[in-house]
Amino acid sequence: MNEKFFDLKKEKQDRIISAAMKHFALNGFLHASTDDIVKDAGISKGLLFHYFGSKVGLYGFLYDYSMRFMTIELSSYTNKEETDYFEIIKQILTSRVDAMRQFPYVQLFLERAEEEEVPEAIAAVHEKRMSLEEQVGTILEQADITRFKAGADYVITGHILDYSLRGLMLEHIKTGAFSPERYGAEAVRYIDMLKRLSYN
Amino acid sequence: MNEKFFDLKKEKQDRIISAAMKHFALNGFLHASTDDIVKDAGISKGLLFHYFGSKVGLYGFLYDYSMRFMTIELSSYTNKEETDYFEIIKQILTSRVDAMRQFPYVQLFLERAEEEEVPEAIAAVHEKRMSLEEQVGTILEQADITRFKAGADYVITGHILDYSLRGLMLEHIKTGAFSPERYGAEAVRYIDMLKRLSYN
DNA sequence: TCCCCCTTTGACCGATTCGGTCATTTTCTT
DNA sequence: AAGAAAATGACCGAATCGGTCAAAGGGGGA
Repeated sequence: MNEKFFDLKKEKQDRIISAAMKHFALNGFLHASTDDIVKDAGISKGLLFHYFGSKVGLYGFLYDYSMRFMTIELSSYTNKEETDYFEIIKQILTSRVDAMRQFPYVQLFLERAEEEEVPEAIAAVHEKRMSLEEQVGTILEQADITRFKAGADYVITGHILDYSLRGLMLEHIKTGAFSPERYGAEAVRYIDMLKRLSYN
Repeated sequence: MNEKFFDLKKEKQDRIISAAMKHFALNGFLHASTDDIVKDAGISKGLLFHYFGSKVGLYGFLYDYSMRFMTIELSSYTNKEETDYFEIIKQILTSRVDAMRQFPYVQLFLERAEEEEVPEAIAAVHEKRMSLEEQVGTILEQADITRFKAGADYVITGHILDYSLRGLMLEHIKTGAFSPERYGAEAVRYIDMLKRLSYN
């Protein structure tokens, strides 16, 4: 890529990054069209290719950028001393909500990238694939599982939380004018209820 | 459409329906390609258009067919006397699992159809849109909500169930060789756990 | 004011893919 | 054997794709 991209006004950089994330997240590498991306970003097609060389180049840059971004967000909102499973989940959620305030589609983009099947897209990424999920996993190891009551399987509970928070996010995104804060607030209510039910 | 479609061997009908459902469910109306559908169904392109006239025609037929199919499945597995919320959820699940044994992508296809934004696709469907969700809603009204303990919000619980069962289904589908039965069995474990936690 | 250079544009390219057609072949029925 | 129905797949024009490039725009130094 062309490093001069970073000399652009921050606002323009973000517009381009956001638009690209959105289309890759929603349609996958293959069906995301560069025409749509530049239209959304409000720039010309030539400019996009001037800075990123190719569609694969753009995709690789985005993945790397998102990875670094989310890693920082995650480490700045999680507390290594917290041992309550649900409070850790809330910290992770908070870091994601904060990230989405700048790039609404980061989370979705990264999830989609992990399922990508197009060889070129995989190749553009495979070097930097030190998954965020590992990081999340490490944090969750700190959790004190013994607080779960008998009859509350913490593995199932974890899956339910994953699916529910993801489904809720998609629902909020689908209903135009996505507000990360509103999503976060509702998500916390879900987490708190499950916490209440899972402990003695 | 051409009514002679129903004179085809049942197995061929199902192959065509399944393939079409799959691609519409996975890619939406616009990005589902008739070339891919006929390749999957193992028929020629001419035949598809011979029976359904156009892509929209095929889509409309599929929606109507799926709607009728699921309506029957639903009414044959739900018991009007059941008042336990979670048991009703299990009956609905059972009807869906049974449906997926014949058409693995019915459920996904119908969900996707409700979110469709392409005008032609909406038009091909809008007459028959007496949503299944209403039917499900009616059945759930029978549920005895008072059994939920304080602190267990039955509305949130309903959403959590929706998101979790859907997420679990997608997970099973993504992991090739989808088995409706295995999905159903795991889903029941989720439901049972939430039932245990939600009642006194 | 003029010039230079970097940014930015969008018309354009060849390739591919799309929904849909139709002359032709294969299969079935009698 | 013959006629009808089922089935094929090469083909069509249109649209869309990723990517190029000559030219326009614009800001700053002399």
